[in-house]
Amino acid sequence: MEAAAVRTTLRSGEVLFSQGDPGDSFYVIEHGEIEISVLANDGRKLALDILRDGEVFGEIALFGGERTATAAALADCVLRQIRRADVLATLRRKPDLALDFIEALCDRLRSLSRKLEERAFLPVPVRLANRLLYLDAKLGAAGRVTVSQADLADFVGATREGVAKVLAVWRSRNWVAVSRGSIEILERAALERVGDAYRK
Amino acid sequence: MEAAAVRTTLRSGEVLFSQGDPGDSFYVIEHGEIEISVLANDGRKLALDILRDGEVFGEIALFGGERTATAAALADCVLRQIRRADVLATLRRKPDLALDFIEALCDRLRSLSRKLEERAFLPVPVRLANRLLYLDAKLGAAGRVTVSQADLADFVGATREGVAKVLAVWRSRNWVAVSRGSIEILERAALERVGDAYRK
DNA sequence: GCGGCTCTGTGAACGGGTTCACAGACGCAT
DNA sequence: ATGCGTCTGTGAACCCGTTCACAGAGCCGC
Repeated sequence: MEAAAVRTTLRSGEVLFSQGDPGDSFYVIEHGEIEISVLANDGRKLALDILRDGEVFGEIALFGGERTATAAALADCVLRQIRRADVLATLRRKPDLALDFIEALCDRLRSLSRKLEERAFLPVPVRLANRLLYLDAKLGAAGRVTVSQADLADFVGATREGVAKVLAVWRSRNWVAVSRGSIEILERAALERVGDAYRK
Repeated sequence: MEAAAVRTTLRSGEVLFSQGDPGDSFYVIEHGEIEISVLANDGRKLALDILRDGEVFGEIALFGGERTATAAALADCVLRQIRRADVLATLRRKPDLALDFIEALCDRLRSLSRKLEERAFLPVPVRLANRLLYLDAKLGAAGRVTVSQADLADFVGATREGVAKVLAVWRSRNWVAVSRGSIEILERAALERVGDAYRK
């Protein structure tokens, strides 16, 4: 689709761009895993999403602005980078593509809006339940979410200890099984109930 | 620009659309004042923005989705409503317009992202300082922000009492003057310092 | 000018969640 | 097997902000 794409690679742990950078291109993940997050200046982190093969990111800064988030590789990655000028030219030529692009932006808006809402209104256990289910569906390893509690905490917007305590309760009810580096969902329905608790 | 716009009016207090509604059009404010907010099912409210003459809203739901927020009139309004089909047709015909549209969406994304970040990392006084300065600049009545403390609290994401207590401190330092229904900014620099406190 | 409204001010109690401080537990490298 | 680093578990202290409960204060209509 885009012949102008440049292939770039990234080692696990490397930061592709940081919040505040100028940024004039967006990326398609050919293979790998990228974490999108925002950082407080004291080092706290809020993870927004984890993206995998086939997903795109970095579009927000395309139209004259700074990067609003930080993108880092969770695993070795092969990316295709597409520069602003190429994107603009293509969108101008292909209105249908522009509409797709708009739709993608609207999806982003929706998910961000939902995150803000959850953050504003829902307590930690509810957010944790939602995020666990989301990660399970997305990283799809059938009921097993492979992520450390520390990373999970960043994703939920809480502390590692706080997450551990909620998981301790759930474990005691046999809703989840916890092991080093991963969490297994045993009672999906129970977590869904918790996640829905506040959503009427 | 858009001959397909339909003029509609709205009385102060009326709700134009609610979060979750299907929604297939967006709006331009010809005259009036609209508040965009998200609601928790227990009635709590987080106000996202207050829009005035010339501003547009409601674009997110244009591409097959529910409204992500609620729009209510803070004053009598005259709006122009533009339906999905007309928007799509126009964007398809005028690529440059599509690019403008994309840019507008990116701006929204930026401001939402900033809100999430503030909410996640910054304490109430900092958010209050930022919001006061924002409202002052936007509703531009030269140093006087005309809004009740209850509404301000919704906007900051805090309680009425919490806001009152912070204002009490600022008043004692002569940074602001508080009166029924409005707040006057006396020491803008001091508030800017508070607002920047955590932004490095 | 007198009820009745809404808006503001403030203190006390409470609580969700964090911070702090360790104590295991697991896994990899040598 | 021995260590060492990272991940997990948990209790205690603490704190920001909310909730609760009132007490003024400004404003409007009658």
